[in-house]
Amino acid sequence: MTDSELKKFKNILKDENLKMTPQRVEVFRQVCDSNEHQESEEIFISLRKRDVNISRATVYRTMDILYQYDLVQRMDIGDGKWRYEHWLDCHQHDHLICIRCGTIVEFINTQIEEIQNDVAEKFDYELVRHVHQLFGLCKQCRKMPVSRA
Amino acid sequence: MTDSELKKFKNILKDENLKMTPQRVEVFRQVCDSNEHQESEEIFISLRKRDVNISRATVYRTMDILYQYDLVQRMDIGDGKWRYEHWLDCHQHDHLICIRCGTIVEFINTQIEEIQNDVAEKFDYELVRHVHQLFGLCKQCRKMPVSRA
DNA sequence: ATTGAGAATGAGAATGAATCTCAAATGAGA
DNA sequence: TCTCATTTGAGATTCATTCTCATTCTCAAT
Repeated sequence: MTDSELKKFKNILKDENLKMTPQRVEVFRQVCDSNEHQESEEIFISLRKRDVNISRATVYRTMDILYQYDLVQRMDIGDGKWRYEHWLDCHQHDHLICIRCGTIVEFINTQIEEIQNDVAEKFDYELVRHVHQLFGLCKQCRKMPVSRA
Repeated sequence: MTDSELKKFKNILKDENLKMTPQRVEVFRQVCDSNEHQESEEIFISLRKRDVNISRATVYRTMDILYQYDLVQRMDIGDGKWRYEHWLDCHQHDHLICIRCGTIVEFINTQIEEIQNDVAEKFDYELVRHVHQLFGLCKQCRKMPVSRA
């Protein structure tokens, strides 16, 4: 987490009359300093490991704020849990997800963006956001034998 | 539900050593005879209204079977509930969803399909399935004033 | 048609992610 | 420093889904 990132967060809190608390800063730090797509529970565990005194409820509440003010992006790959990634520079990407090992790769394709706009226009929808996820088997997992429990 | 659809279902049950029960048939009928994207609870309610004796658990269990054997498609628009649609003829479409009224429109775009394949190939993933959802405001909802609770 | 073994069902309990409640603690402007 | 609205933590609650297990049902073999 750089100073400017922290400053941005502080400014948002101030502008929205929200208080700066150690818990909020540490949650933001945890998201900024990871390039993973983390679940709330993982963020909670990581913070506890770092001896940050925080509760699950506060993690959830803070993630809501971060999402609301576009400091994080969140995704749902269909397992009922939100995954968060920081949203500081690299906007506008979609995901390629391995259905066996869970590895997530990001991709950007401007051509798809354009077609999406065309589709929305055709049906007279004002496009607000989209979800585009490709599920498959990564190279490593294709080689591996299927484990039988 | 046509006879051939029912036959297809019966054949799958037989092939998999699963039993034909009135509950399973009625769930399948409910999905076949609707063009909505129905939640399990909606399917349950509809069946009860039709005086079909069935429990939620059986609806859920049957949806799992139908999904597993490709008789239905399911989608998750991020609200924690699966929505099901029959998957009998019109394969391969994606969705355009109004974030205000929930209207779901289907679209097909072969160009996107091709690009998806290219992307998967580029990252050396074997593409298995994908989720592509466009969220926006439909024509009607754009005109409507935002309701304030 | 009857039987019996194993599969399916129903009712309600359990699960798990997320949200809510409320008393106690805390941030930040005066 | 004081004040007070905001935030926090712990645990309760919610809600979709899954699990449990006693009972019922299906269907192949008789």
